[in-house]
Formats: sequence, C-alpha cells, structure tokens
Amino acid sequence: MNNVVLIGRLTRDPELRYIPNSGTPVSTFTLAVDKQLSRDKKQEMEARNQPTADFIRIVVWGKMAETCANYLVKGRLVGVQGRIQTGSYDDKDGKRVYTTDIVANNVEFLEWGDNNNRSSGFDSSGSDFPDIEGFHPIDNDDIPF
Amino acid sequence: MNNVVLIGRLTRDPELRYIPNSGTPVSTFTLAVDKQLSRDKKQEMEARNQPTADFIRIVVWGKMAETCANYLVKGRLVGVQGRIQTGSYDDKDGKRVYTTDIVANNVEFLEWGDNNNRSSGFDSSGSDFPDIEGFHPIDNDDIPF
Amino acid sequence: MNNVVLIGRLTRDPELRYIPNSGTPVSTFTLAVDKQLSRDKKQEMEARNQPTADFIRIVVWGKMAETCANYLVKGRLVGVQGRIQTGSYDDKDGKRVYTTDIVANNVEFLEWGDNNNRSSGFDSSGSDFPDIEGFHPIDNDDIPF
Amino acid sequence: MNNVVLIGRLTRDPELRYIPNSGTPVSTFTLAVDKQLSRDKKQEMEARNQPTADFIRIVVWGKMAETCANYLVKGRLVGVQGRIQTGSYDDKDGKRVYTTDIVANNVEFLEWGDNNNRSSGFDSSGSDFPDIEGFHPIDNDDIPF
DNA sequence: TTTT
DNA sequence: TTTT
Repeated sequence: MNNVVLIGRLTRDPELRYIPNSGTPVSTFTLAVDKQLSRDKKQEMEARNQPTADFIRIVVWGKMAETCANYLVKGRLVGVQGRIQTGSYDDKDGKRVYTTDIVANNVEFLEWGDNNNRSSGFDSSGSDFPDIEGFHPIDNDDIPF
Repeated sequence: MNNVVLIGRLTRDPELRYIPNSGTPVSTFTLAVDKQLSRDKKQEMEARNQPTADFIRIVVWGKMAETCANYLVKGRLVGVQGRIQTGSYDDKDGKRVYTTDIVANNVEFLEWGDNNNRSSGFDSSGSDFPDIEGFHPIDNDDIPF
Repeated sequence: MNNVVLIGRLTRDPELRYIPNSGTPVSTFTLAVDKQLSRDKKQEMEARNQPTADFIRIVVWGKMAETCANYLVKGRLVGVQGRIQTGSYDDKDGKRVYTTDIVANNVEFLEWGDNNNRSSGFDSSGSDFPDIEGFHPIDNDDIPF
Repeated sequence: MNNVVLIGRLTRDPELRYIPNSGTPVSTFTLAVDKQLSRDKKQEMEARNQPTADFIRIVVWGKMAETCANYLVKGRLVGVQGRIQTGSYDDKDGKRVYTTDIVANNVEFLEWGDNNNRSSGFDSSGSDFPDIEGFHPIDNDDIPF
C-alpha cells in the first residue's frame, strides 16, 4: 500500500518531455501544498521567512501528462492521487542524491482559468491560442471532459 | 490536503531522540514499501539489482514515538497514516540537500513478534543496550492496548 | 487504518445541530463526488438517468462544524479527509437501517463565493434565518483563516 | 477524488459470483475495521455491547476477485485501497434502501494462514486441498506472487 | 529553484 | 432526498 492524496498549487508551468524510444509522454511539476497551520503559527513562520507549504514533485505519465501540460499553469489548484516513488542518482560531483516524487494516477483540475493560456504566452493551448490558421496545438481528443 | 497511507517493513530498528529543551520524543525509521509489480517485472528488476521497494523515511512525534521505539524492530510490518513534509539543509560541503519525510499521525502495528524483544539484544529498547540484569527500559504504562 | 479523502460539491446547505447536554456542535451535509467516467460513459448514464456521482454523507464535529455551517452552501466544492463510520438504527416500521457516514477530520474549502452569503437568505447562517437588521449570526472569531 | 484505504479483518469468507453474460468475476466481503479507541473507551463500549469496529462492505472485480476468493478466509487481515460507491434499491416492501460499498482497486494480503484452507473445509484452494487427482481448483496463473 |  |  502506497497511497497519496494532495491538493495544492503549481509552482510553475508543467514540463512535458517524451521518452526517447517509446515516445511516452511524461510531465512534471511541483505542487505547493499548504501546511495546516493556525493563523498565529502561519504569521510567525512568514515573519521568520520559513515556508508555509510543502513543495512536492509530481510526475504524470501517458495521455494525462499531455492534458496537464495543455491545461495547467503556474498557480492553478489541482488534486493529485498517486504513490510515493523514491530513487537516487549521482550528481556531477559524484555525490549521491536521493529523490522522492509522487507518481500520479489521477490529476483533478479544481480551477479553470478565465482563459486557458499558458502563463508564458506562446506555447498555448487554449481558447485564444495564436491566431495562425490551421495551427492546432492540441488534438481535440485531448480535451479532458 | 496532504494525506499519505503506507504499509511496509522497517529497514532497521527505530531511532528515538528527545528534543533538547522540551523533552518531546521523536522517533524515525525507514519503511520499505513494496512496489506493485508483476511477478515478471519483479524478477527482471531483481536480476538487474534494481530496488523492488520504495524507501520512505517516517517521523513520529510524542508518546507514539516511544511506543514505536519500544515495540518495533527491523523487519516488522506496519501501516502509517500521515503527511508529506519537505525541507532542506546545507551539507558539510555547503551543498543544499532536499529532504522528504512522512510525519505520521498514526502507526498501526500489523505484526507482533513471538516476543517483543528488539532485533538485537535482550528485552531492550536500544540496539546496543547493555546487558544489565533487572533493567527494564519499557514502562508498563507504555503498552499500547 | 480507516482513511478517506473526497473532493465534491454540497448537495444542500449544511445542517448544524448542537448535542443536547454537552453543547457540542455537529454539522452534516452530503457531498456529490463525481464518478471518474469517460465522456461517452457519462453521456450514456445521463441518458439513462443514472447518477454520475456518488452521494456521501459527511459529519463534522466541534468548531469546524460551525465554520462549515457558516461558510459552506449548496454547490460549493470542498475536500474532506476523514474516516468511514458505520452504524444502524430501527426505523418507524421496526426495520433495521444500516448507515455509512464519513466523520471528517479536516474540511478544506476549495471555492469561496463572490460573497459568503448562504444560498438562500441574506448574509445568514441558516436557510430560514429571519430578516432582522443588525443581526450577525457569524462571530468574527469564527473566520477560519 | 474518491479515495479510501482500510486495514481490517474479513467477517466471513468472501462470496464469489460471476456476472451472467460477461462472466466477469466479482467477490464481496465485509471488513471489520477497528475504531481507533483508547483502552478505557474500548472497554466501556464492550461493556455496553457497542461495536468497536466499523463494518464495511468491499467489492472486488476481475481477476483479483478470484484471487481473494481463493486465498482469503474469515478473520484474515487485509489492506484495501479503493473508492466509495453509493447506490439504492427497493426492498420487498417497496422501501428504498441506500447502500455504500468500497470498490477495491487493490487488495493487499497482510497475513498468510498456516495453510490456505477456506474456513469451511471443502471448497478449498490451498496446499492440502482434497486429494483428487487431476482436480485443480485454482489455475496456477492465479497465484498472486 | 517555489504557489494563493 | 441529490452537486457543477
């Protein structure tokens, strides 16, 4: 049993990559998940410049990865159900670095922007995407509802 | 929302510490949580010497920390409900290291040994507990049922 | 281990009661939690007049019960973390009825109305709250943030 | 989001059925999930003959349904991850009855019997199943590890 | 390296 | 008895 549920906001736009040979899409983003703090404790921590959220890396595979990349932007609120995955790699200095990510089974969009623009304009996928005739950044099959 | 449930086995005996001024008990241990793999995939990964479990650090506070230290040993199966907590510190080389732990709200003991001995040593609550007759580190009030 | 996380919308305004002797507040409401359905399956079920959500009774105790009653209204989106509680009672015909509720440990408000009005009535904390000028059912201390 | 994790013991052997036309296997059982009670509260409730567990119906579909029917017996400890499903039907007296079940995505066996017999002898599926040559109550592919 |  |  390895089961996680988070609700939080993206700290940046998602990053979408494709696995070289298989072409499988993966997207990654970090969620800021507010710590459950009293008003007083929260103020105290903000005063001390301590973080009032946990910052948790999410990994999404397959078609859902593309949907996330197409619809989510920095600041958006999402729910994630998944599992914790740990790993490690050696950095440039040959130092072992341990990693912890959440591999999502399900991402639920809890907010829809006024428009669906990316926070950074160009690579857009929404209602007012760049007005180039015949350009279709997303497949219609990709719409998640 | 930040909610985690894990079932796994301790990779070592728990480590119990007390916070200097408050005296609050904290114990920490790592859980090996088996990845959900098919027989074939599991064999393949074992053949390649890849881990077939995720290794997840658990932090327990308060009275439950002492109960864990007193009853759990390496290899024991437990269920944990808690939340993900992220943080960072700078190592000796001044390099930032990011950490992820589970802060437990609840630890459920899913196995009870033939006896309640620590894995190493005699009826002890510390792995290198000295072999002194009549010494009873576990308070009877501490029994969790 | 008995751990539930739901995200859904209130089917009605919450109902707030106080336990006779202790005065402990309890509020109850039902959450419509959308089933995870493909577009096609969803249309099919709507066509057949089958429900596309699960309807789950939530029980909230203590101060959070009042906060829910004061801020939540029909249609609002919330996240709930809690545990399943089963019970039974005998109805007027002496027939045993089995019940299942979620006892909430935590309710997270995922939407805030343009105002904080109840769905029915004026700046009120009860659906049939009388229209008396200067009356303020919500204590300022009650604001949850 | 509709996510449940339970750890509990079967109140009876699982019941296995096959859906008429499709032949899809379904098995159902009830889990007794201990309430998280202090020793005192537990004793008090036992004295009053009040239940100290919640009794939660689990539904398992597909191959896992057969695995459950083949390996689980009354009293066995399992972990279940799934979702809450509500429904209703009209009983013989035409009275509407509301139902709540957990549809399992994953069932984890946390105990393995000394033998794998069913609690009620005959319909067995384990190491000492009836010694009839050529009789194979379970397919070897069915073994879950 | 962090979100409202 | 059900929500967007």
